[in-house]
Amino acid sequence: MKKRTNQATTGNGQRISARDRQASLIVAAASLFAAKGFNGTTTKEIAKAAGVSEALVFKYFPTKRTLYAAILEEKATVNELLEAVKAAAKKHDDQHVFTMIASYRIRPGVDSTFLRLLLFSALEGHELSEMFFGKHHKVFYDHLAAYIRTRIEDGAFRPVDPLLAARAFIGMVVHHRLLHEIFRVPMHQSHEDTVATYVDLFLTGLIKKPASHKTPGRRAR
Amino acid sequence: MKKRTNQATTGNGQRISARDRQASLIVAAASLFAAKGFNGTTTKEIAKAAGVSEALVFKYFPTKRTLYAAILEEKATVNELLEAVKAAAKKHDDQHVFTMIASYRIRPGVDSTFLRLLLFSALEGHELSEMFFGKHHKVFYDHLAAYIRTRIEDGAFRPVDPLLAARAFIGMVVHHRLLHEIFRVPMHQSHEDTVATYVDLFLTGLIKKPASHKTPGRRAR
DNA sequence: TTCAAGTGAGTGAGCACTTACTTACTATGA
DNA sequence: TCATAGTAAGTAAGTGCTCACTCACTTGAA
Repeated sequence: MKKRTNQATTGNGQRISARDRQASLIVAAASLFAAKGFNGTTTKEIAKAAGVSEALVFKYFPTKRTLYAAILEEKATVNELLEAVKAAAKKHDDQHVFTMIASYRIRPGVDSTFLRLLLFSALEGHELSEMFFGKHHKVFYDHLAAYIRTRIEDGAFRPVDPLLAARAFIGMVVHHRLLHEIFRVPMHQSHEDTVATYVDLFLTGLIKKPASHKTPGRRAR
Repeated sequence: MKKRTNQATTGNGQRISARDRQASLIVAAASLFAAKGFNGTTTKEIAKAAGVSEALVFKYFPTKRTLYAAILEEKATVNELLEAVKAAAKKHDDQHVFTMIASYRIRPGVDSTFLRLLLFSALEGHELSEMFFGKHHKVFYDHLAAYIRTRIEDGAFRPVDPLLAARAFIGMVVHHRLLHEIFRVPMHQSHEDTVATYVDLFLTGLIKKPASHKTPGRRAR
């Protein structure tokens, strides 16, 4: 008496193209992997979140790892910011360059899954983790370091290791996101104030310069 | 004919006190949890690493989570640095205070498992994660912020949000450890040089102050 | 009629955890 | 000085369940 009913029973299990189905699986799986990590996520959950049977997941991705790899590959593309930074860098507008990078990096929630995936993949030691991180490293760290280098050559910045300086600045803002999004530390300042403070601190330092005209480069101690 | 041989067969499975066994289980499990996360580690592995049977693990810790919680609880004690920082803070030696914190935070490998446990527990959303992070937050961030506040009141530092400034500095050095230990980014500078650069950048800023006596507080536009 | 899209019902392996047992140490009374 | 009972430390061999993954099948559109 019982008849196989197939997807007719499940309202959302429409027949769609392989390409679209693959994309929807990636979307559903990405947020689960970001929330609970690779080991903490089951293929059953993924299938349920995507509104399909578990068997279909394996039709498109032969293993769970393949699906995970596809997500990392897809998420590892950041171009939006690059052009904007380049444009600002041409004008040698330090405040603007650093503020832009900090804003992009601090703004919470925008792609919270991204940060979590990045950390999870590195911690869990996934093989594609290096590629995943490497692409972002290139965009953010290397370009900022290049900018700092030219400004040092201009004589506008002090002669420091450009890559280390870039890491220091990105460290401030990445760490801020980490505190907020991963460790759930409540933040009392507005997003704009935080960015402004970090940029200001990084560019001009913490030590108060004497208001008078003597020994402008003095250090504490 | 076959006789139950018990731990006499396994050379390392000596009979030791409950207290010591509990401690050795915590040590063995901590490095496994740090390496592969809670979900990635099996109780069988833990037992093997500790040189005991799987059943014994459950004699001391009723569940896998209990064992994990015991590890977080035990690792959440950091006092060594606190007194040293307080002493240096009394002398108002800025370089020294910041260098000490940076050295402690950057030095790689010393307690690499700790950083990984901290991240894993936060990412995987373990309930004790907040307590775990909270204790360190108090030691590092709050004390550094308090120091910065007094130095601002002294007139030595510029008037910035002390907690935000503390986060900015710790962000630099934590991020550096993250890059090195989690993302395996090769570092070309020595540990001392890196610390010195970060402290210098944070205290005096990136922008070159004019060597002459005019407009000492100038900023790049 | 063909074929890709889709599924229910498995399957063996591995998981956290339990049970029923053995062994070694130690305190005590004769 | 011992036999021995009590007990804590320890284990082999499960148990039921969930996991990633498979198989045999159905459905709907061109």
